[in-house]
Amino acid sequence: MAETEVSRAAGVGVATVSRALAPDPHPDVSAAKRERVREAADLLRYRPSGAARALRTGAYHALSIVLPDDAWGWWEPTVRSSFLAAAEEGHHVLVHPIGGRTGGAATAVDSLADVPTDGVLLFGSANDDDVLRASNRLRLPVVTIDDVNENVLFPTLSVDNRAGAQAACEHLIASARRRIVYVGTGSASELFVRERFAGYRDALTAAGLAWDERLVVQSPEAADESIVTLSGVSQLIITGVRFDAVFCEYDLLAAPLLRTLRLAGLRVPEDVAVVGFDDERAAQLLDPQLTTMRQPYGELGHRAVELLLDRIRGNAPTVGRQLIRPTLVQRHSG
Amino acid sequence: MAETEVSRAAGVGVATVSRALAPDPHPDVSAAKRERVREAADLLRYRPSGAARALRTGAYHALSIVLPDDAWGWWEPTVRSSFLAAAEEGHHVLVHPIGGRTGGAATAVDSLADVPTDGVLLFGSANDDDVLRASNRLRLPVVTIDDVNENVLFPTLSVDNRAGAQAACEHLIASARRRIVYVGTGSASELFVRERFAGYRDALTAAGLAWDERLVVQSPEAADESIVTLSGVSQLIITGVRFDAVFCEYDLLAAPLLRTLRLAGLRVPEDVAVVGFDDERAAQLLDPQLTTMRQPYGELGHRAVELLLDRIRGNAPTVGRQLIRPTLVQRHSG
DNA sequence: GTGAAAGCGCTAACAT
DNA sequence: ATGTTAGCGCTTTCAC
Repeated sequence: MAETEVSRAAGVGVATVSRALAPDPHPDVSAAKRERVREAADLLRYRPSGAARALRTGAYHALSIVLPDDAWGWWEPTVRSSFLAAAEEGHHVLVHPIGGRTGGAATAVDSLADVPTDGVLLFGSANDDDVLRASNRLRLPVVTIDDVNENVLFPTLSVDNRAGAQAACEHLIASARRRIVYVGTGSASELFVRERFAGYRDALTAAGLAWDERLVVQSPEAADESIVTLSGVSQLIITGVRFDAVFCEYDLLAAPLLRTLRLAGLRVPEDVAVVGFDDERAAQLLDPQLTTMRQPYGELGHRAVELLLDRIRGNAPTVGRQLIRPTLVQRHSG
Repeated sequence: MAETEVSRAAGVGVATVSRALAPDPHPDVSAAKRERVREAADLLRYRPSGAARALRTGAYHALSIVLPDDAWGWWEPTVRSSFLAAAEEGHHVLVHPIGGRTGGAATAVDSLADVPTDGVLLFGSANDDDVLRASNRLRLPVVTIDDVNENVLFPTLSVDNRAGAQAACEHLIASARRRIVYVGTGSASELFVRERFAGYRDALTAAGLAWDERLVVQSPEAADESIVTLSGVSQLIITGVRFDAVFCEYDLLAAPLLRTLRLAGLRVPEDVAVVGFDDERAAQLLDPQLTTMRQPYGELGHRAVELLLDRIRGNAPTVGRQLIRPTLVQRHSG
């Protein structure tokens, strides 16, 4: 059902149909005619051609989200809020998993050449030269959400991991904990890891607590989610190093950590308070339910879309990082 | 950079450019010319217009996925495998969260009127008259993934919940468990709930185990994920009803269940074996890691896309349900 | 306030 | 094997 047929049925010109049915309806159409057109369109079950529209106007009103392969881990809700934000602005959203392509994100962006899209929201890869090249080649603006890479080549949104970690530890300190263990994977190549560790130190320093190297437990093996316990923590307990709290680099570490503490007969939070970071869905399934820093998922998605639309509208690309603070969610572990 | 300019730069006609650069390149182009065209296109950073292409061919080569609103969906991996399957078939994927629209899925489908898409993959709502109407109105084929509604109006994919539940319980029986508790939410309006319960009974019957009504524990309050323990199970223990295994209607129930058992001093799996259903990501974060029936996420997504493409290509719409069997994943809870 | 007509960039039919 | 041309369905001047 093309516009022509609606115009014929309504007894008006095609231009009037177009004006009456435009996304933001044209003011120069009399209410009467608009009504006539709408009726005819309904009757004919007219469906405007997005293709013709896009061809004519040069804008797809569509955004692309490029996801790494493990993507809908913690940021699923961020993707969701992007959808909502985009919809509010009248844009569709296409989702493209990188999907094991050799070349990673850059290849994925490259393959957007024949995708009807106006811009790209990329998770991670904020420092990827090849993505920048692809972006320039296709004249496709890119915005990233990334807290892994230090140097960024695009407008980038990140969680304020340092402030978040500090807040988490300060919460522990406020409930009279003095010997706080830091549990991490030791993968210092990732920015968020360094930042969270820095936040931990910030909190201890600010509170004037003594620094004890032994309280820093790095468990590279915990990168495997299916791990059962954290040997580093068992070690600590066996060696008799005293501690009354643990800050987990991220929520998923809390699962093996809690098993380890339980095995050792330590009660949470009575003997040891535990705080995580992320507020993944899993956080409240753990036993006890995990107190944690919640990622600002919703805000991340919303602001990313706004940033991207800004760029699409031709505004200056402010390359650089914008930080958003996470918030404490208190549950039962500390 | 339109095709014309590439044709000019390469010194060939537009048709040749079109043929050389088509998604599935036309055979009738000499290798030499194709190379010339490609080079010119690269140089000019030519990007084909998806709009013009779609306008001309009448196909968007795009599918839409309509998602319910729950923040953390169990279907996440299914959506991912749909992306991959669609990409393999040269289709883009648009994602549309229902997003609190009044009217739910039907309104969401309705609003696809001006979305450049060829078909819809809908999670849930397989029995929704209004969706059917919208689908007809827009002449947009719909395929659903749904195991909540009994009557389906579209080609529908479902997990074989009954066979799955039976397999789960048979696994328990095979390890010499004889008194198996069924823990559910009692929301019998949902098909998968009835089916899983039926599968439980099937298994008991097949094994010739006595039926004990007291072993069926319905905990409506567990619909709230943040619940800590299951009072129905505590009750059972207090009352002195003996049992040596629990089948959970779905994985998330295992979190409060395991807390309840632990509180009562029961060891898992020594005293009580526990098996869940879904194999959500959370399953292996529980303590002990949960043995469960894994939803066939990948197959669900792949087959749904194939089904949809089939319909788009004009093949007969086989309204009705297709079942896919889940598989047992043995971990440490039973 | 409304209509007539041009043209967005591509592909397919036809001609060579 | 390649060039020429018409036209997909819309929006946007430009008339009136």
